[in-house]
Parts: sequence; structure tokens; C-alpha cells
Amino acid sequence: MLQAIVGGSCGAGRPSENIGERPEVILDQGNPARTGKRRSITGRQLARLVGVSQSAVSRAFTPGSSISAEMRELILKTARELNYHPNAIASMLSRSRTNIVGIVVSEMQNPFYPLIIERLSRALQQVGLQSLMFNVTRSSSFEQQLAALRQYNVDAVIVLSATALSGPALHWATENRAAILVNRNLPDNSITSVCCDNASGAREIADHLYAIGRRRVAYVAGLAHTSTNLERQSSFITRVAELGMTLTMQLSGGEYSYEAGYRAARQIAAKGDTDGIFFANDILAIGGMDALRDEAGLSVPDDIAVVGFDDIAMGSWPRYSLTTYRQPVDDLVDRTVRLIADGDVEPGKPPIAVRLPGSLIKRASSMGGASVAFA
Amino acid sequence: MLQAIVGGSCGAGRPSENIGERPEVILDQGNPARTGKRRSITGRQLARLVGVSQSAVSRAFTPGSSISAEMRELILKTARELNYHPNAIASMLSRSRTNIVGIVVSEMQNPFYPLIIERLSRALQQVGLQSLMFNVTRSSSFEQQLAALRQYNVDAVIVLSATALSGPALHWATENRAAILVNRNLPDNSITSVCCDNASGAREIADHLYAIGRRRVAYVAGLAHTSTNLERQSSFITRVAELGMTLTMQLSGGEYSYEAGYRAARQIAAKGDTDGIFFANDILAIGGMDALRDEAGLSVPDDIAVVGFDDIAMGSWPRYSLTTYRQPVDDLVDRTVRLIADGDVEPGKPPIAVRLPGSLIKRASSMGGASVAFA
DNA sequence: TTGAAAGCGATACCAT
DNA sequence: ATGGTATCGCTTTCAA
Repeated sequence: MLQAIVGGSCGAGRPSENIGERPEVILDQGNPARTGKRRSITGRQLARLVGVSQSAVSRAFTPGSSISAEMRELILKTARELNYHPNAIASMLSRSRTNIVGIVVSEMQNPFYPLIIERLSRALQQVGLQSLMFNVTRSSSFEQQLAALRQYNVDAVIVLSATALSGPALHWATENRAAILVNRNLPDNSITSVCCDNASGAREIADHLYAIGRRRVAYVAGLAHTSTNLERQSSFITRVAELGMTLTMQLSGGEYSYEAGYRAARQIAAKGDTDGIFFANDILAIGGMDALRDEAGLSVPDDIAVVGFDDIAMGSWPRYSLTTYRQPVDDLVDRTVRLIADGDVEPGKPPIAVRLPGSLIKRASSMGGASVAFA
Repeated sequence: MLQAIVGGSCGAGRPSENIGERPEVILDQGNPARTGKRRSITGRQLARLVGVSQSAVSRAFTPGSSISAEMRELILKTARELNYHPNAIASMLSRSRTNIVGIVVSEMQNPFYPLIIERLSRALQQVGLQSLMFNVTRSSSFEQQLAALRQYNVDAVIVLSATALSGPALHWATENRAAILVNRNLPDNSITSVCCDNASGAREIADHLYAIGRRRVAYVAGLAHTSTNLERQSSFITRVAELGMTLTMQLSGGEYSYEAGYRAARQIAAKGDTDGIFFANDILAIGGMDALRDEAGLSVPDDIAVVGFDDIAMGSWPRYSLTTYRQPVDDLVDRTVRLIADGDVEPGKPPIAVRLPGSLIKRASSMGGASVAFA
């Protein structure tokens, strides 16, 4: 088999820039070498060969359509032989449904998102839906980034990005189509959302810290203005006050990252009057634990107990063994997919706010006792 | 605004199972509530309103088409006002091009993949291509999982999965369309691939271990039969022999995971005759370091130097400060996107094997000296 | 440069 | 249960 071995690196490239005009997806990349080649056969051809109508072929591939078993079998058999597959594009056009959902993402650095994306796309596949990914950055024009979202006529949009999109941006992006926010919501709940019950989680965490004897606790936010943070923060602080604990510090890392957690913990350790920290999510907490131990020389949990939120895989590593509030990922995913599959999020319908309970996972970062290594 | 607050969890669900027949994507989910609603206006309507032909509208949105500046401007202006967007689906049908690339993924747990997926999808967006994600599991029927890949007529397929798909499966999935394997390749190079130069990387790592005075080294594989592993392993072992070092152990974790690395390191520590370990990738190495330090009570790098491969973010955390061979992610991505955008991977054309050089990143896990914390 | 008209490949309504 | 046929919305000859 012919092949070329090619080496060397290549410059950072934006091979072809949109020629301007406006934030449209330019459909022509102007490459002459890529003109349409004939792929397989069409339904019409198959029909002719089998000696039936085009409609029959369509019916053979449509579950529940009125067609006799023999005819269906005959058609499917021949289709198999001729390697015929219905063209999904044509189907989309005539049905004005794509069976594609757009997933808007932006924070792949936080391990929680890859996890949920994976589950989500798998669950969608189960019901015959594909996932078109839209990666957005906090760059200038989200319009440009999401222009395609509208043109592709996706059946639904799932927004997984806690940060990148403002409320108005969300409305623009999801205008006129089924839309669900996952792990995020809007103050007025004007778009359907599926979230973990952050308030209960934060409250349970406060209770837990109290139960293990901590009285001087701190809260570390990720991005201060995100809905997840607001809910966790206010609920935690309220409960801390109710229990008569002291809130020693309350600071924001500026982002949901290991480094932000690391820095925040360093500050808390420097102040020296805290015996328990609730980090707004696990990746912050993990950064925080490393700072407390490796830099401040403190013991977790003896000197300071640490609690996170999400329950990412890393939290169960022996070194961290992180107490955390587990998001019910499977439930979130199931619920989201069902909302879409059942047609409960169509543009006309009133938005729904789904809140699912998580569960407090108690581990060594707050309980003392040896971390459990792998068997 | 109306809204419902809904609580409670929901059962694990396969809301609608494919009714059988064969691994087709059933296009009708049979939901009566979801019939097509009219979205925005069509090009024909716009044309009528502006008083030009349908063709003119099409041309206005096609860069490089023969149309006068005034007419284009007029049409685009009106389009803007009426919120007209060309329907990408219709465009796909008539051009028989989708501007969509399918990305086949399977190992979102390894942080290297989210990283590369993010960059890739962003780079594709830059050139006007969208990413349709296909998550495959090592489950029974990959055909079922990838049936949609063929029906959607994606312009190209990028396979990011090191493990899930066998050679034949790959050929089936990519049959008759542009295909690129990233960070993986086939023994006969029968499908175009873009990889890091694993052999050079592994050799450099052996040289590095030698240079820092290690003489009794071990190799920890991820999945033994993956191309990345084979290349790294054989090159490393060869070089180790050339340098006259002793290969104390050579074992496979069975997967590319923290836990696998952890277990492997435990074994190596138990044997007690090793002073340097090359883990096939970073996530293994990180698991390994934790086992060496927290469980075996050894010092990294004093007792055992540790080197990984990939350069994921975690490797630069102060605790790990992992020496590793950095994959040239941006180059891999650029190259992949260019191959597609330039039409160099069309079905007819001979496969290409691109190997891009990475670079050895020396950090504290092999060099001694304090890890650098965040400023 | 512009407009008219024939596809692209399914779906779905309407007869039979 | 089957077949005929008009869409779906855009692209692309082909003339003018």
C-alpha cells in the first residue's frame, strides 16, 4: 500500500478565515477537490430494483408504518445486499427534524464535564440522537461561535457551560428551539434547567462539618456569579449561621480550577483560624488539599477538614479521599434526555426547573482514618 | 413565567429501544408532539421580498460567487433584518457535503482526550466544520454504535479512540470516507494517521533516565496492544538495552488509568530493585507516583525517578511536577484539520502517516529539587 | 451578472 | 397495504 511518511511540525494555522460579511457558517470552503462523490444507492433505485414504490422503501425503514411483514423483509433484505442506507440528510430535510442535539460546552478542564458529556452523548445515542458539539470560549463573539447552532436546525440544545454564556447569550442561542441548561440555571428560570439540588447539598455539608466538630469554617467559590456557586454559597452561609459556626473566610478563586483552589487554600492557611473548608467543587478542593498539605504543612482532616462538590473520580484517589456532595450524574443525564425525547421542552411550552437530590459522600478528608487504597 | 418545580430521581432509562431489524438509526422516534414547526423564513421568500431570484440569495451567501457587490449587500442587509439564515440541512442535501466531521471517542476518563477534543473541535469550527461526537464503548456491537456515522454522511471521520475499535471495525466505520486516526495508527498504515513520534519520545526518555544516573528501570504499559503502547514500549526497551541499563520489570496496567498506574507502581516498589520508571502515559505515572510515595513510602525522584507521556495539566501540579514527553497537541490538531480542509484524505487518495515531534519536559519527578508551586 | 428550472433523497398525504 | 406525487430549501447548470 502506498504511503507517505511526513514529519515536521506545522505552524499554528487558521487555514481559511471566514471572508467576513457576518457570523454565518460559510458553507463553501472552496475546495475543488471535494465535490460530491456518489455514495451508495438511493431509495428510488432500490425501489426500482425490488419492483416496489419509493414509499414502500421508506416504510420498510420506518417502524410502525403500515406495511406487510413480507414486503418489509424483502426490502430490508435487498437493502442489506446492496448496502443501502437511508440518507439521513434527506430525511432531515423532509421531516424538518434532525435527530441531532447541540451540546454547548466550555470547561473541559474540569473533569466533571468530560464525565457528563460522555454519559450524555451515550444516553442520547440510546434514543437515536446524535450530539453536535459546540465549544465556546470566553472570546469576543459568541454569536460567531454559535451561528452554526442555529443553521443546523438541531432539535434541541443542551448547555453544559456554567460560565461562558450570559443570560442574553443563552436566549439568543436557544431562541425558538428546545433548550435545556444542565448544572446551571437562570435566575428567572426562563429556560428549562436540570440541576443538582445545590442548596440542599451545601446545607448538608454545613451540617456535616458541624457534626464532626468544626466551628470555624471557610467557603471558597469558583466563579462567583455562576448559578451553581450562588446557590451553594448562600445556602452554606445561611446554614453556618444557623448552626452558630463562624465563617472565617469567604473567597473566590476566580475560576473552577486546581490552581484557584490551591491559591485560596494558601490564603486560608495563612490566616490560620479555620478548621473546615467547603470548596465550591471538587477540582478546587483537590487543589486546596495539596496546598494545605504540601505547602502549609497542615494535616487534612486533623487541622482542616475539606469538603468538595461533584464527586469526580479524582476525589476517590487514596491521596485525596475527598468528602464531597455527589451529583446524581446518571439522573441528571436521564432526566435531560427524557425531557428531550418526550418533547417536554418544545419552544412553546413553559420552562421546567428540575432539581435532583445528590448525596453526601463521607471520606477521609473530613473523617480522619486512613484513606483506603486500591485493593 | 410559568414553571414547574420537579424533584425526585428517575430510573435508569432506555426510553425507546430500536425496534430491531438491523443496526440502523431509526429516524422516527414516534413522538406526535414534535412535528415540524416553521422556523424563520426561506431563501425563496427572502428573494421574493427583495425582488430578486432565489439564486441571487444563494449567491449572496456564497463567497466568491459571481454577484455584484450592491446586490449582495442588499440581500445580506434584508436577510439581517428578517433574521434569515440559510438552512444548512438543505444545503447539505443539494451539495452532498455536510461540513460535519464525526469524532469517535471512547476514553474521556484520560484527561488527554478531553484536552485534544476541545482543541480539535475548536480548530474545526475555525474552518467552518462542526463536530459530531460518537462515543463508543467496548460493548458488543460497535456497528450499532457507529451506524449513524455512515448515515449522517459526515465529510470526515476522526478516530480518537486508542482502544475501543479494532482494525476491521475501523475500516468498517471509515469505509468510503475521509478518515484520520489521531494518536493511534494501524500496523499497515492503511488509514491516514496523525501521531506524536512515540518512538523518539520513548528513546529520549531512556536517554534522560540514563543521564540522571538511573540504571535499573521499569516500563509500565497501559493497554498492551494499542499502537501507542507498542511504539513506546519497543523503542524504550531497545534504547535501554543499547545504553546497557537493566530492565527490571515490564508490566501492563491493563488500561490507561490512575488506578492501573497505582497498582503497577506498588508491584515495582515491592520488588525493590528499580530506580526509574517510564509509564506509558501521564495518568498512569500520576497514579504510580502516589503509590510510590503514599503507600510504599519512597521518595520520587530520590528513590525512584518517574517519567510519563502526554503532558496533561495534572502533571504540572506542584505535587507531581511530572517529567514527561509532551505531545504536540496543537500541531496534531492543526495537522489533522489541515488534512481534512485541504482534502488530502479523500477515499481515493493514499493514506498518509504523519509523525510529529514532541518534547521532553523535565520536571521534579526525575530531577530532584523542589517542585515549583503556583506563584 | 442575473433568473429559471432541474435536481438532491427522503417523507407524507392522498388515492386506490 | 400499496403506489403516485408534491413538498422540504438550497445549489447549480444553462440561458439570457
